[in-house]
Amino acid sequence: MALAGKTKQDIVSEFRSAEILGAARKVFALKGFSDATMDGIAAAAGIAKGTIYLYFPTKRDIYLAALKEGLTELRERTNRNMEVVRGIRSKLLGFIRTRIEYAEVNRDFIRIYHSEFGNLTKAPLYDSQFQQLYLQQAEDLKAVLQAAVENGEIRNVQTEFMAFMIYDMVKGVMVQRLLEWSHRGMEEDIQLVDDLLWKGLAPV
Amino acid sequence: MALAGKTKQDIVSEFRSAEILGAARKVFALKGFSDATMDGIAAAAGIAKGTIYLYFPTKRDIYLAALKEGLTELRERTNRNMEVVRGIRSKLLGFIRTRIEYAEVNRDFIRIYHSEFGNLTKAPLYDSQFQQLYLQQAEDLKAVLQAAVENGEIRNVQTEFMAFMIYDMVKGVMVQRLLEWSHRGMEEDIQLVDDLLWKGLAPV
Amino acid sequence: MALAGKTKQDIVSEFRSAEILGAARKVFALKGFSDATMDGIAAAAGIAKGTIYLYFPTKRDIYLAALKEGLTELRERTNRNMEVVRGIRSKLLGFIRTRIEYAEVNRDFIRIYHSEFGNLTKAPLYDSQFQQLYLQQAEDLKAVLQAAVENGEIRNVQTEFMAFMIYDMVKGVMVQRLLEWSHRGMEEDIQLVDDLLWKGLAPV
Amino acid sequence: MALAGKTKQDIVSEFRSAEILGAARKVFALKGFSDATMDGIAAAAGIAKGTIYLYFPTKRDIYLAALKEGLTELRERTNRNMEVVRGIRSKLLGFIRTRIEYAEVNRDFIRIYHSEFGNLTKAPLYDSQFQQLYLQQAEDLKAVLQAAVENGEIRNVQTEFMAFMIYDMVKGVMVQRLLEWSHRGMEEDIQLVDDLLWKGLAPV
DNA sequence: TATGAATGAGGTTTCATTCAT
DNA sequence: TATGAATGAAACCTCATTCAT
Repeated sequence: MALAGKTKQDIVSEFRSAEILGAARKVFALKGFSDATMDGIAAAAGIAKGTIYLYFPTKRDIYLAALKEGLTELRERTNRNMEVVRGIRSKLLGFIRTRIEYAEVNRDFIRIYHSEFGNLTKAPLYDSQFQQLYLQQAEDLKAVLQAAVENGEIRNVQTEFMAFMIYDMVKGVMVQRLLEWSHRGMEEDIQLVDDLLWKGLAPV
Repeated sequence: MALAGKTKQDIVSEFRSAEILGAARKVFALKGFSDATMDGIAAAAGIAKGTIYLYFPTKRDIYLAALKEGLTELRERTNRNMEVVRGIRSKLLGFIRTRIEYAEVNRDFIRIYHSEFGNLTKAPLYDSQFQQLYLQQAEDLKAVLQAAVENGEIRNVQTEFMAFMIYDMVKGVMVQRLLEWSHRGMEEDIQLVDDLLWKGLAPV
Repeated sequence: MALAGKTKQDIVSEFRSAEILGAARKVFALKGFSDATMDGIAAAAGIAKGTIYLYFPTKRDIYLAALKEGLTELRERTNRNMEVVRGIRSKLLGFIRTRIEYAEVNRDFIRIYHSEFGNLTKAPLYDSQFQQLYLQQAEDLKAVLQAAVENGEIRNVQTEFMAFMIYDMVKGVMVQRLLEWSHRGMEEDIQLVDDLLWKGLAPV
Repeated sequence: MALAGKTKQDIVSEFRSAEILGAARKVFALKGFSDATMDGIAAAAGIAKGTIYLYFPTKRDIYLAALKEGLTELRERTNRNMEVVRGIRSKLLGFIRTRIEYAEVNRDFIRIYHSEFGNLTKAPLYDSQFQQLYLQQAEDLKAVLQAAVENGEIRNVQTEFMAFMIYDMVKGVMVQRLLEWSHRGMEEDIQLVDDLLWKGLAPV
């Protein structure tokens, strides 16, 4: 359907957009939003600076587009991988693994993503729309936990709080790995999160 | 006469520095490093722009000074509060509570702190000195955990990994509260972290 | 098509460079390096300030470019005019005339040139590259004198010293004329230098 | 007389002025007018910046005072040494030697002096008063030459022009020596000027 | 559609001068 | 008289955005 409606123009246009977004991701990941320049993005994309403005009205829009694109993909992939398995433990493992694996491959996006959402400045680049995207991920996880509480798979925890904690732990691992602070394999890191989550610290 | 060897000049000078740092903290928290302007900081401090340069050589230096000051205080306070109690559970509770309480009062600093250390851009403002300060906090916590493993207070976990996870969970709570996403009381949030940490998700 | 391998772009670009250099020369001649402003140069060139930076990276570079351009032209012209005539007296007259005539027409450049090379401050704007350009002019003249000594056209003088003296005398005339301190015609000034040079002060 | 009229205040005040002027001379010689800072001068003088303003109203005034002081001394000394000898050749030798010797000892002043009077910028720091001081030196010399023409000691030259040329040649030697471009002794340089002046280049 | 030269607002930093002590 | 902290007017330079080609 959607495909049929696309003219050749549209396809070329989408290709350009993607090209720019890819270049922008690299540059933003390297320099951060403020220190990235349109010249730098144009150079990375191999096009002229003016051309960028045919596809994105402002620098901020490129940034947001890059952010939203990755964010949407990550969220969809995460949810899909939670849906295809049964049992809360498997679902949570899906959550953890999907995200850590994604970060391994999409390092540029992850840098931007975590910089942006770690940005607690009162004037964030993302408007409330992006706060929503962020919160939704916790919401999705909360729903899964809520169901598990209801059928007794896990003890009766504050699911909203727990969703954030799991989200933050996984994020922490993603960052550690990105900065190459983790000397462990990816699989081991995944297991360690799962382990802490189910057993806590208590002995025996 | 002059207390602790400080002349009146020194005292005035320190006062000014603190004044500027306070104003800078507000502005950086509101705008982030790049969007903060020296004009803005001067206005917030109620002094002329040139005056700032009598106390700090560059904008970056103000930023780093503000960061380091808070960071040092937070770390010292955290460690002190872990040291004065016995037993790993009390120590971890000390860690959690100290930081969450600190964040409640020092909101401007916490905004800067988490923005800066969430900044995964390849060109961070802080040099490796600041990476160290960051890692040290996890190191401190790891040492406490290591001791607890050795005397059987907790099960034999990967202490380094665990230190990061606890650090990240607490950080997550700090951020939630800062953004007013948490509808719970501070004490409840503290208990929830402690609870997750010791019991995990498993039922019974 | 494109003459001498130059694209239309190149030509426009060179035109702009020349335009800026011309304006800069005026402003530097009027104000000196330090008191000249980029705003002033831009205004004189009839372009926006930012445009200048597309052609020259710093204010200093404009200055050096203006200096080097004129210097190179003056040196080449001087040497050419010494080469095309025979006999040391004609050659020296060529040296004198070329430079005094050049100064008559290129007043802005001469102001900059003599200010710069009269600048004995320990931190000159020109690096050793420019000391070289300066010394080369004396060297060129010295070589001509040396040849004349060797074939007996002039008495056996210290040619290096003499080169500097001639250079300085001519420079003195250029400056006098620039400041309109000379009430004589150009040709008369030229002859007076030639006269002093060959006869000295001695009577008879 | 003058002495008797001076209070102790006056003496202290003059002492301070001289101190500042000495420091200023060093700094101006090193950095040039624009790059010299009041802070730098104060530091070199070992006093507080504000104190300078008790003795000189502006930076420019310090510069002019330093210039005028040296200039006056140089002129007086030059004229005195021309007056105490008989015969134009001795007088000219006196002119040459006095100035070259002075330059040897007062390097800082000479740097400033020649930078300033080499400065052909339309907005010189010195007002016409300083143009006068400059021209007077040539006038003094011209008068001496004029007398020599009249009594037949030298041939009938354009004395005004000649005065400038001698002035410029000596200046050239001063500069060469200051920049350590001359590998000759001072006495030899003096003789070379005298030699050129009297014999010119002509052989025999 | 694509280009890249041109723009000019805005940012950081310097420094002569002032002024309260 | 002496101080040096405070001031604020400029200055240089950057870069997102526009626009003529």
